[in-house]
Amino acid sequence: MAAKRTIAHLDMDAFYFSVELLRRPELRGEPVIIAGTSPRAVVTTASYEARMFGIGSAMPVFQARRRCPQAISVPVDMAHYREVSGRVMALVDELDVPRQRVSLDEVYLDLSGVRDPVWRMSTLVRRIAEAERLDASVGIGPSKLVAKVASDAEKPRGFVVLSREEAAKRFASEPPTLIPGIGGRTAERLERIGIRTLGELQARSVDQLRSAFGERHGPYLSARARFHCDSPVAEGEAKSRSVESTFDRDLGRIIEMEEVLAHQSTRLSEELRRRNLAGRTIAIKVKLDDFTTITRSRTVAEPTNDAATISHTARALLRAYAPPRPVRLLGVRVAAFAAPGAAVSQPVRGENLSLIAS
DNA sequence: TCTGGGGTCCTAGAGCTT
DNA sequence: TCTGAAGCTCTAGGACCC
Repeated sequence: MAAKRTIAHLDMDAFYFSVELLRRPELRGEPVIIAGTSPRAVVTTASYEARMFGIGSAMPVFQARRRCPQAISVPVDMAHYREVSGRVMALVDELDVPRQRVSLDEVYLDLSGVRDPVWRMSTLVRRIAEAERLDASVGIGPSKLVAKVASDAEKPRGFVVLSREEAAKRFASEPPTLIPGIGGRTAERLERIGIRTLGELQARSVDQLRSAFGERHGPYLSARARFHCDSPVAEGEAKSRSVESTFDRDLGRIIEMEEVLAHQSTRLSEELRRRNLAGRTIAIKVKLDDFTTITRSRTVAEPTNDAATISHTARALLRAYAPPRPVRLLGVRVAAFAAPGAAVSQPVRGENLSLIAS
């Protein structure tokens, strides 16, 4: 029989904003948006006061400004947030249990077999508050899914412990989007077949969901709604690296676009070399002015992190595509990592195709 | 003023090899 | 030598997350 799992999810409360408050206490009580400075920037996070105006993450800054002209803008300072996050994670590491860092402000811990996990987590939260003057919420359950939803349930400074059955019952009246992995598109499709809550999703048979959502997605939705989840707490290795940028004004000339790709390839190459990574698949991303997004990729015979190779391939992919409209975003990605210089024995089909394409 | 950046995972179709 | 099936890889796009 499998050992009982105990998983905790630690989620820092309004992390970026709380970090900013520590160095700018005068922002307390004010509507604040933390966002980039370009004309096309979006809101990274907003204070609770700004959220009362309907401002939320990922909203275009110009729209946020329209909703709340008096909002104070604070530029994003990722380097600083990263530094503070590093200190918080060092405290997490002192627990000496398997952990999976999800982002700067979230981490899962596997406390299976650990004596008194509730006490261990409340002690951790207290230590973070004492050392960094930052609050966090915690969820504890038998899986990452239960822990994650539990940590969100009573924010800020929440501390929720639930079994799978308790979670399924407690959140039955909530919308399906409460579950990580069920987003807006899936929620729309669920609504079309009369499912508006997790309880209604739980009530549907796997077969019904399979016929509506397919062989894999149907059973996945059924299991998630019932809070079944067995994914392990483990730090995954990176699968890809990319660099992309949205322009202040759309680009129309291919030569300008190629310059951008060359510059991005250099940046990406430096990043890959720093991390000792090399990949065989090189891809570009192009977003047109009508928001159509396309990707084009080519797999080369040997893993590479060479700027010239990445740049040459990316520019060839762009020329083969020949954007039919002005371009607002360009990006380069390298994936399918392997040891640098590790040749692949078979010729690659994509390579041949690309010669035709370019 | 019209909607970021950096990722992961899944699906489906096409082509190649065995 | 031809053919079909199965399995794999690659490509492209979509959904989702923080």
